[in-house]
Amino acid sequence: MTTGELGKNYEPSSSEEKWYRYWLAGDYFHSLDVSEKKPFSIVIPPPNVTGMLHMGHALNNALQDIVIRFKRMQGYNALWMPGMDHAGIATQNVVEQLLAAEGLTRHDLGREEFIARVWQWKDKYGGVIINHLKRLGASCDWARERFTMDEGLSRAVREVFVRLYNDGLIYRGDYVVQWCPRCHTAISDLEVEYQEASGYLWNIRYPLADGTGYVVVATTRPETMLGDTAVAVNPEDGRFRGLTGKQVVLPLVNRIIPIIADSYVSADFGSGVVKITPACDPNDFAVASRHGLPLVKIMDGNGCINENGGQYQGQDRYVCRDNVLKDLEAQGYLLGREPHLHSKGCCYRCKTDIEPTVSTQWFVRVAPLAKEALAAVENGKTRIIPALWEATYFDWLNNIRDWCISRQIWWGHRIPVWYCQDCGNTIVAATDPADCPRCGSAHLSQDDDVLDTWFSSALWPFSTLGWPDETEALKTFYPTSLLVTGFDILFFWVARMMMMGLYVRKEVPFRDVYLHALVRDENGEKMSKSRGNIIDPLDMIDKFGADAFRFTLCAYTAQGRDVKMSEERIEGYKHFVNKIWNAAKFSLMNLRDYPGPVSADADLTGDGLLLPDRWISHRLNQVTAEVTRQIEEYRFNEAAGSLYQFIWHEFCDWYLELIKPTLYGKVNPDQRAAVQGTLQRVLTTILQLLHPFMPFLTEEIWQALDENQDSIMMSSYPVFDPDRVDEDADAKMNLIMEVITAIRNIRGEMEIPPSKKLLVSISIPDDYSRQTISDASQYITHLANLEALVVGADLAEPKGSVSAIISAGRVFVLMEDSLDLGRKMAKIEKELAKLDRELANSANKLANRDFLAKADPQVIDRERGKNRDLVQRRQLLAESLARLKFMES
RNA sequence: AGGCGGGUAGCUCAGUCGGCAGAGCGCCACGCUUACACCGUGGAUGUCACAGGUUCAAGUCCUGUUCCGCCUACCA
Repeated sequence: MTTGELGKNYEPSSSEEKWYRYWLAGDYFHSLDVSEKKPFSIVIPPPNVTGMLHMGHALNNALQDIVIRFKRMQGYNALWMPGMDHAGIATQNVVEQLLAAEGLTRHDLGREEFIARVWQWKDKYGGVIINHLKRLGASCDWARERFTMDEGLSRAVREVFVRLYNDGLIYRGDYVVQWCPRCHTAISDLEVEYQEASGYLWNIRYPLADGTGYVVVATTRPETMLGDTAVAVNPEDGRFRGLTGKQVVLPLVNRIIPIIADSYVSADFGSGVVKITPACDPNDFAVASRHGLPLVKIMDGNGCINENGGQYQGQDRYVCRDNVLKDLEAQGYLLGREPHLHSKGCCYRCKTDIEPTVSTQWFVRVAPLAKEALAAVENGKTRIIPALWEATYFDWLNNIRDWCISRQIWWGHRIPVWYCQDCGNTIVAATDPADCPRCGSAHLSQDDDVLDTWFSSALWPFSTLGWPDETEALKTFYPTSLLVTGFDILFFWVARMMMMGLYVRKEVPFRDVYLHALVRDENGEKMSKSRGNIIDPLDMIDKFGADAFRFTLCAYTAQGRDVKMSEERIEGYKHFVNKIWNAAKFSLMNLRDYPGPVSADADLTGDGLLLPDRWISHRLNQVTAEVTRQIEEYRFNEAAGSLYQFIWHEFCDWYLELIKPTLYGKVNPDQRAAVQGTLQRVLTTILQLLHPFMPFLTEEIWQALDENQDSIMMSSYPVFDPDRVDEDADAKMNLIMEVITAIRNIRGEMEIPPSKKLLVSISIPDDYSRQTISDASQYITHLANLEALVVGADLAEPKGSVSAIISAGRVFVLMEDSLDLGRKMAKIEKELAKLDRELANSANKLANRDFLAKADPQVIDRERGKNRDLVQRRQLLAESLARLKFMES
């Protein structure tokens, strides 16, 4: 029984707040560790604790919420695991900036005090993004919320580290790594962003030590010459035959260094002679180890020249470059420069130029892990959607390099390694050791470094479920069902979760990975602070409501395509929200006195129903199947499109208009209750279909339909029912809609005002079609606004009428006022010309022997039918034209 | 350098099996018809980037060209 009433306009803000609180109070988002229901699980890509909701988050989480609400309604024990990432460098930067405002550095506080300050900051300001997610409607299982620095997750991190170490998959050593002089830490190769930069290639003369001449070295980074320990040529390069084995004097430094031959050098670039600076370049480092060259480190952690740089000590790298160039020029070593485009590495956090530097770091040996991760996708244990990303995934894992996991910062998981101060023993342990197992000394010091934030993120799918304990949740929800994330973190996160999941659990972390695109501005530009083109999701929610906003994101998310977002588009879908609201309001007004179905299955039997009811039920059933399939295939934009098309154009434009006379009791008051039954059921089903996309609006209307009901979330997602397929009703309604459209078309073309009632006759030779139209005369009269309708098998075209051709026959509209003959004739002539083109085309096909011999018989039949239809249409049109011409003369 | 994606109506884009080229927005005309003007009805609009090929038939498959975007790797 319907009790509610809807206000004039939907008020998103009050509705959203009300229902979100209602859902939380009712614990509707909670999933069970143990349940008879089938499990379905998603782990959230944990946003940074420092984060604010941006468009990327909004899209990402809207999609997850759609899937999880859908699955929950389908009866799954659906878990959406929420949480946040401690975001090592990002968070440390934030707190350091606050300290800087007080004139302090982290070193003033000391490690312990500093970490305490970070926790304080986290408790006070961190995690506002969780509230933002709630504004969006995210139905996460908040009781399970985790943080990567939680005690439990930290235990998981240590445990995995120790296992990897014991399996020989973690090692420590001196290598050239990507160093950020501002963040003061090493970062991984992935964390370097490359930008095109224009610079110079400088040619420098290096004199031979025996005084017999010189070689010319080309470099983009002249300042690093202070650390040169050789120069190299390609062994095949004829120009330098005989030079290999000789020595050169390093200008400014006066160090004697050898000329070596290595195939790494390409003869056709620059001068063909390369300076080798092992401490500053990974390639040079490799050359140096092949040739047993010494290594001279010339840079300190700040990107300044150290004591090995002699007179340049203490200078910033770029200051030093200028000075080195000046000195080279003054001493006659600089031969010139040419403009040179190269890509420059920057820190992805702070955009400072990266300084590749040799240092002692921890690495994960990833090749064996990558092999498993590769195989799991190859054999389909995990699906990547859209599949085109598989190639990228394979390519990266096939060429993967070891992962530098140590960071020289304080905020993060400290590496669980201790060094014995007395015997030098290295202890790797999951729990803090009390003393050295070798010598018993209690003088242990823990490694100063922390782990890359992505190390803990890589464990997220199982660490959040309680691992290393074998919890019920872990058993129930791992492997998770689906991961939804942006393609930009495919390597950072997805690939690493695959590796760690397979290593630790011997099972993939998720079955499906859906990679969505980037949200850009309306011009397709990346949103960024510097461009000033950021659209704040919270502003959009305030302005248009969370539902309209979510639906917009969803509607524009075609697989593999970026989303171009603009306020205008969201506003467009706000109109859709308004349309639904009004359709619901109208329905409720007309359902208030609905006595309920006469019998339990009354609304299931087609027999007692009017044609529009049968048709809308049929269409609703089809759309249910469509939308279900589209969500299951992650075709979110298509699901949104199907719902939009059905609700607006079929339910509102046709069905609601068709039933008005019946509802108003103008035709047959007895049929009102039957129509009410269908209306109620269709509206209810629409709300359920729509709920995952528009959770707030649908709950608001749902509760208004019956305020004693439980949340719409607790109802079952609609299911396609083969018994409801009603092709007969569909065919009949199509015929009727064609007639109505034809009459409206004439009205429009002839500029007859909508209020003018028309006299119409329809001639249909075929019995079935004629009967259909004749039975539907009340609908046609109403929707086309007719005075009178005559239906016959072979009616002649009345004088002074305008005709339209429909598939089943002809429609005549009597013109009472003087007919604009010229306008009508021009229209017919234009139509005839078009028809002739189509006819010629079709006749050609049917005259083509090859077509008749080779085409699918069904296609030939269709072509023949089309041809017959065209011939008939053409004839009728020609007749009409002749008649008009006669009238004119 | 290699890889991937894209080029379809004025704009933003769908188009899954090769078989009549579509939607939304915008635009034009008419209309405040008792859910909705955040609306209704009707209408106009195409060299499917270019060239070639396969096919009875190509927006769709193949080859090449071109422009745009992205990713990966970097030769100093």
